[in-house]
Amino acid sequence: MNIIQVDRIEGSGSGLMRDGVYEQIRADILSCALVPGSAVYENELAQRYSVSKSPVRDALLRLQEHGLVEVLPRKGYRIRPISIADAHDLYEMRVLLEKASVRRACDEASDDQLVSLDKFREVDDGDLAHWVMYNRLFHKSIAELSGNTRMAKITCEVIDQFDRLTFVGVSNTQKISSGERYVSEHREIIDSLQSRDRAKATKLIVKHIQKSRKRLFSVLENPQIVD
Amino acid sequence: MNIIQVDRIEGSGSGLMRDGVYEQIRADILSCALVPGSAVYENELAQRYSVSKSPVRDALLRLQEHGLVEVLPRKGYRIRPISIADAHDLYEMRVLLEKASVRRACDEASDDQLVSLDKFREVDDGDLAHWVMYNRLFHKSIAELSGNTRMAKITCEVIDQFDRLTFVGVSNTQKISSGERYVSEHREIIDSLQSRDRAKATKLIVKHIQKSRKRLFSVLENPQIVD
DNA sequence: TTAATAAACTTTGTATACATTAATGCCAAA
DNA sequence: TTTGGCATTAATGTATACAAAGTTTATTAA
Repeated sequence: MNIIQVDRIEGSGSGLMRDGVYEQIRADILSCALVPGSAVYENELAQRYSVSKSPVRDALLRLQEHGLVEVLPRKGYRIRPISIADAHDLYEMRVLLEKASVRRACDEASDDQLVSLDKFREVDDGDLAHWVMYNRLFHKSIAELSGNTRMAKITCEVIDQFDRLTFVGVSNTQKISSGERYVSEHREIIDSLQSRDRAKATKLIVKHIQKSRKRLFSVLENPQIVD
Repeated sequence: MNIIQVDRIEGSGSGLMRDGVYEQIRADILSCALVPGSAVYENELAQRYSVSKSPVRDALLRLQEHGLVEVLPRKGYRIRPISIADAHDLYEMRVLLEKASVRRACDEASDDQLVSLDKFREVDDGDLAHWVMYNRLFHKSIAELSGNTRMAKITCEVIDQFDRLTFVGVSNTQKISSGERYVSEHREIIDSLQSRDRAKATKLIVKHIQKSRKRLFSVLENPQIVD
């Protein structure tokens, strides 16, 4: 890995370096800036973020718990690779969890909470990162509307890990081009949630996820597509 | 907290102290030996396990990621308390995840795997710890038969955190006494799984979990019951 | 007596030193 | 040429030292 000296991490929200380092490494893994399967070393990362090895170690150990990093005792660390099998598993979990979240949101969320989804009806044109962020936030918001803390947390984690899949599988132009279609699906989901039509909302979210699944796998099975 | 010097931790499976410490603290949290809401300090735990603070820190940071420990920066650590709301959330997640696991196990598990459940048809009489272990293992085995790695992992984590609820809510004698009834329910679930009767198996597992839910909450709402 | 301030104490956060272990390469012997 | 073993190198694992921050206690002034 090339050692890239980035801006010195100043401690994120908590004022602790280790949290800043953790967030940064995590973001780099999810965006595949740290490529799946690659080896990383404490020293490298410590230099890259201009800190000692302690906060880096702390971050790597924590990331291990989320399955984003593998610790190879006394050898080093590896960014956890993702397989096709992983992708299938993840999609199944997404359907399961988001379906349950939508159902609960229909039944339990307050009117105000449902109205707050309106901000996802439109998305400014922007770069890829912007769109990915918008999409992630929309799905996470629904998870949080479920009102079940644990469900929200687990669902958000699955959603985050998901972006990694998108990055490995799909080229940028493809993602951008299909953005508008997805927003219109989001609008339909918001409509059905706000009218508390549970059956329709769950049907739509499942269809929405299945569609993105089909698209991803059609790309994964056609590996000739690269940037 | 009293400092209890236990046997020196020798590094668990991996040969690393921090993994031994991690497992030990985790077990102590799940069994409520470290009581929910109580404060713990690096020094105490380091003495207790006869190691320096480093492996203790590593363990606590990792446990934080699973929501078992709260880190209060520069103040200390707190064993995460569990509320009634938590209990409700956890039960809902259990139903969702175990139901999905059973469904998948019916469809995807091999005959050999389903036969391997036979070992849960009986349980030796024994102490409480023995029975809790048996019960946990049964439910985890089903989760693993789902064949979805991520589903299995998340389900197992929910099941583990669950035992903490049992320990706070229910007195020992109660648990022991109702053990045999639960084993017979397990047998019914095994029967339906082995005959790949998906509808019946999912119905039974849901009923099984709901029943234990009712029992727990009836106890939680009658706080006069103590050892 | 009360409130404000300072000082002592406790606790973690970060950095670093050293021990331990795994991998590598080199050299010699079969 | 190949193989075995020793030495070297490189990496983490553990322990410890010190800094930073928060809490409590004591003291002093109003």
